[in-house]
Amino acid sequence: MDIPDLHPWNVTYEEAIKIQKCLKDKVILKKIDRRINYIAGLDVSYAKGANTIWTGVVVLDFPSLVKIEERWAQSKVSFPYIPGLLSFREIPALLDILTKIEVEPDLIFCDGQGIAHPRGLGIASHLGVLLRKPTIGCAKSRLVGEFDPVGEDRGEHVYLRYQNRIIGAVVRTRSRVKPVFISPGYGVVLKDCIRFVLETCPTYRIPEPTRQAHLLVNSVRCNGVRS
DNA sequence: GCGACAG
DNA sequence: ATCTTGTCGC
Repeated sequence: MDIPDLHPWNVTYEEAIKIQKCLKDKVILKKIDRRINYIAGLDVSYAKGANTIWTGVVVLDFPSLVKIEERWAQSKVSFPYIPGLLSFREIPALLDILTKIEVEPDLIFCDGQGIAHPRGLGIASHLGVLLRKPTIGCAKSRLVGEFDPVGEDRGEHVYLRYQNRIIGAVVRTRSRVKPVFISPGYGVVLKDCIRFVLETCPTYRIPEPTRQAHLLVNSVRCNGVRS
């Protein structure tokens, strides 16, 4: 994949926030018009106290969800985890493996928020702006926003609201299991985000692209290289 | 000052 | 995110 270098990553927290406020205006959301054949999922895994990070990407065929490619790498991180600045910790390492994939994904699932972020630029939106490619944020918990109780059946969802705006949805991907927090990253409207999440999430709580990436990075971190 | 706070 | 054992429910 072609990855333009839009800004530095070795920045102070204040500079990171400035960058987010600047890039926020570049986030465009639109209805998906062309066919989606390949969906990528990204995830990372850390060693307990060290600054070592394993990153992984899987590419699944859509809608069959058959895995057609996977890549992983090990690298070092310098930026700490700070709520609201996650992308400055994880994106540099993720860009490394994205350059290695051969099958160009039409859509990318990220582990974290899209626009459901204090400054409207969660990790999925940030990555989407950099790549100018459709991304969806699927987080396991809330960063910002308020929401009403969600129905217990799979597929039920409520909107996530923040400062009088709808920024995402709380979606029950599996009956009687804790819902996930979906928000548009880049290039996809919320309605399509919910649809793609449910269509890629037939059995488990986490959508298959992200779940497969999670299994990959945990496998290589704990058991070493797999076949 | 206090509480909240993606991964 | 990671560490960590058994346990409860579908």
